[in-house]
Amino acid sequence: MERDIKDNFSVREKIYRAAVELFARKGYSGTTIRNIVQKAEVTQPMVYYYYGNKEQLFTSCIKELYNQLTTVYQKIDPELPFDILLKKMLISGKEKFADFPEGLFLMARFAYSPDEFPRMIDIIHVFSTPLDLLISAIQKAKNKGEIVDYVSPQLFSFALFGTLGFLATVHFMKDRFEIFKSMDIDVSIDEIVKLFAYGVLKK
Amino acid sequence: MERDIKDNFSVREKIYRAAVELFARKGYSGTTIRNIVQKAEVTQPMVYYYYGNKEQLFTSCIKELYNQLTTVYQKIDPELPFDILLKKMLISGKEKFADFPEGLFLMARFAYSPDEFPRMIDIIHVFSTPLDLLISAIQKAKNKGEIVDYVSPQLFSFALFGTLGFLATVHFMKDRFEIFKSMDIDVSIDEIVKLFAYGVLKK
Amino acid sequence: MERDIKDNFSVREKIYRAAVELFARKGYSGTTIRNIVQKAEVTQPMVYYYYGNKEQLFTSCIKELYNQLTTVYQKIDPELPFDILLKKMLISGKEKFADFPEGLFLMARFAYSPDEFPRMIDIIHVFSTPLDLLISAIQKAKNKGEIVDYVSPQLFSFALFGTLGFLATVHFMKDRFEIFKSMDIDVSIDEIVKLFAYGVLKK
Amino acid sequence: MERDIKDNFSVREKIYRAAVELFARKGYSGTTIRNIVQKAEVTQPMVYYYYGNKEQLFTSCIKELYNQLTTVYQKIDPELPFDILLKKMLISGKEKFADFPEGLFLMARFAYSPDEFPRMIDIIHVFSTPLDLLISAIQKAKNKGEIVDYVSPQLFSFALFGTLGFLATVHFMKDRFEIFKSMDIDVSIDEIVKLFAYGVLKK
DNA sequence: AATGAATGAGATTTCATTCAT
DNA sequence: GATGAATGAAATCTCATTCAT
Repeated sequence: MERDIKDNFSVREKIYRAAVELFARKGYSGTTIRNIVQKAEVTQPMVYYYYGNKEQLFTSCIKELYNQLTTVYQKIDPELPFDILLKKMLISGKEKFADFPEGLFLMARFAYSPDEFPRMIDIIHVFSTPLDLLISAIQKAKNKGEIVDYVSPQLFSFALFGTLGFLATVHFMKDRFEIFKSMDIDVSIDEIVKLFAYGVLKK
Repeated sequence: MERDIKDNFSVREKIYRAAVELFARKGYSGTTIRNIVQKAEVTQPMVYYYYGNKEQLFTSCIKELYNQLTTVYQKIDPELPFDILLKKMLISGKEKFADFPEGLFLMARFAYSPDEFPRMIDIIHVFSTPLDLLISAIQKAKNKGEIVDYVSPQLFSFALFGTLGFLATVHFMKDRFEIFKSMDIDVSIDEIVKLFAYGVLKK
Repeated sequence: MERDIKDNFSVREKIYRAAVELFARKGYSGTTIRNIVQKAEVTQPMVYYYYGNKEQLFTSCIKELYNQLTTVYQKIDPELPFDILLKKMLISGKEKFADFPEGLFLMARFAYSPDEFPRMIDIIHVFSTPLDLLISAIQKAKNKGEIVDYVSPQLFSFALFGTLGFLATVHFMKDRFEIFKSMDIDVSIDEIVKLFAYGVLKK
Repeated sequence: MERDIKDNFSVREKIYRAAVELFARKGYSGTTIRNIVQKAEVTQPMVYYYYGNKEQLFTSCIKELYNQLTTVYQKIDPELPFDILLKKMLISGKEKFADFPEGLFLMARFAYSPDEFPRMIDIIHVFSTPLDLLISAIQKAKNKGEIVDYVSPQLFSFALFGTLGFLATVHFMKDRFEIFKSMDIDVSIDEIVKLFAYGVLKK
């Protein structure tokens, strides 16, 4: 007798995963509790039992995801050569969310939607921790003389996060939108590192 | 006798501007017709009179904005040296929307929200024209031997768009979220060009 | 062609009358918006269109009723002999609400349900104005030496209001509860005046 | 080691006391099972274990309270002089509920809320027993020629009950509503007796 | 006797939209 | 062009109640 893989998850986990996926796709307002419970195959009051209300469900998802990302980044040795460090960050982030890429997509989307969630201001700080980790790694590389000083660590990290967020989104859209079909995200980590580390103009 | 600047706009324009601003901030689902008419200081049926319904209002906004961007990009000579070309694109885009930055923010947001708008598939193509212009410019530079070949034009343009979108978002959030206060978007066009054209690692 | 008397009322009035009647019978929490719109024969959103929400509908009803009562009481000359004054108050209150006795019942009920309505504290003051009018009338009679001084104006007015409230309630319950069937409220105003003015003990 | 006084009550008693207090304040519909179990510090199913359902819990409370009142009244000798009898009733009722005044408040409230409880008709009779005791005492006094005959026993008892109910309510509201702060219910039993026995007009 | 988890039904409220004028 | 009034459908959330243990 075949069983759905979902049967392995508790009610709480089912809600979490359905919520992350839907929030990532449709946004906070575009996702209804009914959407979530239908996808999760649970009853409506269970959402309120476990998460209180829609807002708290959303913040729980966001906090959980960003904490996971922060944990992964913190495991990387900040003294590594810069291009190695960069590559490690990309790879470890990718691996961590390999079995649940919706998490990455939601994080990306969250960063681009300043007022979609009514209480954004209460949770925006979770977003700054991984960003700060990257910024201080770049500052360190600058101090060690590894990288040029005409680019600020802040701009660099914003550019990297923007790029990754957009790539995640493109990947997410790939299946359904013809124009993104040709993009292959799987081989591009090396490309990203090269782009950001070495630039594109021939000297 | 002083008059509000809004008095110079027609009802149709008032609705358009209010809609763009709100869609940019709150997203499609997070914006209600009532929000729009309150901000625009018009009555509800006017939206339906001029735009048909909410979906058509949204697509009108998106199409208008992307067409403006495309027009601007098409005016740039694609034979220019790559770093000059890059800088021109950034500057002309910025200037075009200088008096209505919400337009930029909405375009950025739109690109990151694959399923927020129920008929995304009907309008996604407007998004690809400016992207294609950039991709073909890069390809041209590659063909001319200006830039290295280890970076694909596609990745490069995705990275650039992702970066710009994120910067626009950060700018948008700046006033309200402490963590973005220190970022100064006005001086960064040169930095962006340098980052993408020359890379960061010292050779 | 027969028409329901309700057809003469506007939507707003229909809602008001249905709400007063139901709040009087079932209380604030026991009355649902659906109950109200069914009785009023209007659609649900009309309640929100005209009154904002359930709480505001309730406070609107209460304020309207108590203001009517206050207006009636203010028309009575406070210099009248006390038993005449008393009788006038009872009669004018009764007449004012003759065609809409539910209003009286709701006022009575409201006075006995300190926390039934979540924002009681915001509207309790409407209740004190007619009470104060009575208290000061009694004080005046006391000053003029018309009435004994072993009863405080406050207790007297509380007793009178309690009595009237209970009589209104009994009247309200009469039709449905056997035990109140024999009570005839119509002949009792004189009795009430006598009871309060002359007491019951033979001297 | 200090312990909360509540620890002395059984689960059943905890539920009863919490229920009476909440029903008195918020009414039947305004009180939720969750309110009750939170105040009682027990779990939800316990309510159903001990009382069956919310309706039965309510009727249990009402019956218990009115039976206590009836028992108290039955102990008073109906042959006493009327003003003595009256005073005895007031004092003994007050003493009986001295340590649990919420019981008095609930009885008062119950009498003013004809349809708040859906099965009022099933329990309204408990209310008539103490009322009947008073009515027949008055009738007896009338027969003995103690009191005037221009006031019916029924009106008299309604007035007394209305007065007492209102005073109980005022007392209940005292702490929270400024307008009742000055009322002192503790010294007023004598006043009540005088008011009802002797009236207020000087002869 | 007691509990954490679960549920169907229904509560309040808001939505996009339309009608009559 | 423009509006106040109105609506069906669906949103979030809470309710009394029960199940499995």
